Amino acid sequence: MAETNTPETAQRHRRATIADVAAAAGVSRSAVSKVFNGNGHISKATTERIRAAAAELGWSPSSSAVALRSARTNAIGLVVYRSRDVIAIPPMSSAVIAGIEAVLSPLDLGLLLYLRDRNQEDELAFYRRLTSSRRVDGMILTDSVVDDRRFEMLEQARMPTVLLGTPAAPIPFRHVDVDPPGAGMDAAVAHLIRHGHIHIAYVGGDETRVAAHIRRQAFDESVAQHDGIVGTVTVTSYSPDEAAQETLRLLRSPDRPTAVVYASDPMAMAGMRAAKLDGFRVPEDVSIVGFDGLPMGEWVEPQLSTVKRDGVMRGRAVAWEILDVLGMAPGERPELHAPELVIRGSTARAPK
Amino acid sequence: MAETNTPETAQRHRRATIADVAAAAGVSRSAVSKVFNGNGHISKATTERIRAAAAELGWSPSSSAVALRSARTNAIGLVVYRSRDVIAIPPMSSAVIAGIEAVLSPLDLGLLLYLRDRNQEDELAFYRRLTSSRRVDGMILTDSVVDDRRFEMLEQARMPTVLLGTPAAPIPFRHVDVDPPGAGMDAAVAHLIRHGHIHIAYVGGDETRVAAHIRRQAFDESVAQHDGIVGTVTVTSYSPDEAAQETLRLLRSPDRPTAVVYASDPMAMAGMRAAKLDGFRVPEDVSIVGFDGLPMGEWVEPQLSTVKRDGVMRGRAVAWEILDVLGMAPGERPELHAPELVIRGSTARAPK
DNA sequence: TTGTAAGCGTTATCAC
DNA sequence: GTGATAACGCTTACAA
Repeated sequence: MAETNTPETAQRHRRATIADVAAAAGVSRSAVSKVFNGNGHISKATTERIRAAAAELGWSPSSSAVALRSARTNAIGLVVYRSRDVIAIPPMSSAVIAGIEAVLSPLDLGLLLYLRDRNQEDELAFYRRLTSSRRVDGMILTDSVVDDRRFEMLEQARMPTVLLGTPAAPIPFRHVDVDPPGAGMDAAVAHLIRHGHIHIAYVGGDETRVAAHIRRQAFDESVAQHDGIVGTVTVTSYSPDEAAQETLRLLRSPDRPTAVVYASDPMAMAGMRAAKLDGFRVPEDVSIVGFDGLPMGEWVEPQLSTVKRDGVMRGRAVAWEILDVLGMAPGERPELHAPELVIRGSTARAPK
Repeated sequence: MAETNTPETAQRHRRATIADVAAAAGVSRSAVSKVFNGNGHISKATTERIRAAAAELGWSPSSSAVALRSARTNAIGLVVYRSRDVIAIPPMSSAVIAGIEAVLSPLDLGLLLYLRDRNQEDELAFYRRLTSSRRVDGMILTDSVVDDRRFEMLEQARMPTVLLGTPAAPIPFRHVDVDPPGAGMDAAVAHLIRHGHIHIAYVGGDETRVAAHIRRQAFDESVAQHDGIVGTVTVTSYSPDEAAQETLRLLRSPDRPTAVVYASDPMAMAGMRAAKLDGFRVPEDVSIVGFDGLPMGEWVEPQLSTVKRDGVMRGRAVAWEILDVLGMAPGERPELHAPELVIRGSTARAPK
C-alpha cells in the first residue's frame, strides 16, 4: 500500500505516459501523439522510433486523458431491460448485444451495459446521471414503451441516441427496425390459414411495450386480410407460465382454436407443453407457432415452428446507426431483413 | 454544425462545468468538489446552495475528468466468451452478467462488456490494449482454459483481476467458485444410483475449458465412490447437436446406459429429444439429467431434471470480489451455495 | 469553513 | 517535420 518515494521505486511503479515514450524516442510529446493519431506529418524514421519506444514501454494512450481532452469517451451505452420474473438477460437481447459488440470492438469502442428493471422508480434520474456524467458518446435504447419519456430527456441532454425497435410516437432520434415493424406475423398467419386453420389464437405480451402492441396489431391485421377467419387475442405479462395457463383456457373452451401463435418462443414452448399434458397432440390437434426463432425451439419435440428474427443483425444495425450519428460508421449500413417463418414440426393441417 | 461564438449561443451550447456550478452558487470550485465527494467540511447552508445550483444546471462531475484526475475510471471490465456455433451470449453468462450489474449499478460503477470468440488470434494483444489504455479499474474474467496465459499478462500489467470459476493452475489473482468446484454432480449421480441405475453415461464438453474438465472429473469421482457402477464418458464440443448424436450412439450400443448426464441443459434437451425420436421413452427407458438449471428446462415434456447453478449469485459474488480487491466492496461477501439437484420428470427408476 | 493553485495525460494550435 | 504550450474538467494539498 504505502508507496516509497525513491526514484527507482517510483519509476518501477509508475506506468508509462506519453512523455516517457517521447523521451525514449528522443522526440516531443506532440510527435508521439501525431503518430498515434495519424494527424501531422512525421517522418517514417521517427514514426518507427516512436512506435518502437511505445511498444517497449507498453504504452498506449490513456483513455481518460483522451476522453477529457477530445470530449470522446469511445464508449457506447446500451440499456437493456429484463422482465421481472426472469432475472437474466432475455435471450433475444443477448443476441442483440452480441451484434452490437461485433460492430464496436473492431473499432476499439467500448460497450457500457446497463441492465434495468421495467417500471423502476428512478428511470429518468438514471438517464440524467448517465448523460450528465458523459460516460458515453452515444446511447442505444431498446424496448420502447407507450409514453416513453426517455427520448425527450435525452434530447434535452443532447445525447446522441438511437432506438432499436419502433417508438409509439415520433421521437427526436433515429430508430432501427424491420419494415414493417410487425413483419413476419403475416407469414405465420397465412401459413396457418393455408393449412386450413379457421380459428387462430394469439397469446400476446404486455402492450405497454410497443413491440408487443405492434406484434398483436400485426396479428389482427393479418387475420383481417383473410375472409372467414376468426382471431382470438389474449394478453399476458409475457411470462411462459401465464402463456401456458392461457393456452389451457383457450383449448378447453367450447370454440377452441386449432392453432395458437405466441409472442415469444418461451411462451410457445410452455404453451405447447401445457397442451400436450392436457391431452392435445401437437401438431395433430393444435398447431403452435412461436416468435423469435431461438435455438431452444429446436430442442423440443416437436420442434417449434417460429418467426425467426435475426437478433445479432439487429444489434449490428443499431450499432451502425449510432456510429453513423456520431460520424464514425464503418462501411455500408447493414440491411435488416424481414423475419422469416421457419416451419418445423409444431404446425400442420388443421384437424377436421 | 458550425458553432457561433456569441456569448449567449456559446453559453447555450456549452455544457455546465464545475466552474459554472461554483459561480452559480457563489463559491469556489473546490467547494463544489468537496460537496460532491463528501470530503472537506462545507457548511450545511453552502452545501444546499451548491446542490441546488448543480441540479439547476443539470451538472454532475465529468467522468473523464474524474478518471484522469483520480486515476479511477469507475468501470469494471468483463470478458465473456461465446462458443463458435452459438453467436449470442450463453444463457448462463447472461445470468452472471445480470448479477454483476446488480452489484455495480447501485455504486454507479459502469460495466464494460467484452465478448470474444474462443481461440481468437489476438487474445493477448486484446488484453494488452485493455490494460494499457486503462479503461477499467479492474477486470472480471470467466471461462478459464488449460494453459491460460491471460493471468500472467494481467499480473504484469498490474491490472486488478478476479476469475469467475476455477483456474487450471494457480493464478496470481483471486477466483470465485463453489466449493468444491464440481459440486452438484455427486448429487445427480447419487440420485441416479439410488434409483437403480448401474450404467450411467456422461456427455461432456470440450476439456480445454477448465469448467468442463472439472465437471467430467466430478462425474468420474462420483461414479467411483459407488461399487459396481459403470460410468461412460464421451466428450463433445459442448454443442447440443453433437450431444444429440452422442446420445444416439450411446443408446444404440449393446451395453447401453440407462441414464445420461449432460454438461449443460441445452445438450440434455437436445439429447432427450433425440432419444425420444429414436423410440426411447424418457424417463421410463432412459433418465436424463442436465446441468445449469436454465428456465427452458421447465418448458419441455418431461421437464428436465438438472443441477441448478445460481448464475446471478455467481455474478454477484465475483463482482463483490473485484470490488473488494479495489477496496470498495459493499457490505458482506456474498455466499456461494453449492448447486442444487432439481428433480423433475426426466429421471426415474432404471428399467428392469 | 472556504479558496488558491498545481497537476492528472492527452491533443490541437501554432510557431519554427 | 517537429516542438512549445495551452487547454480539457476535475481533485487535493495547502493556505487563508
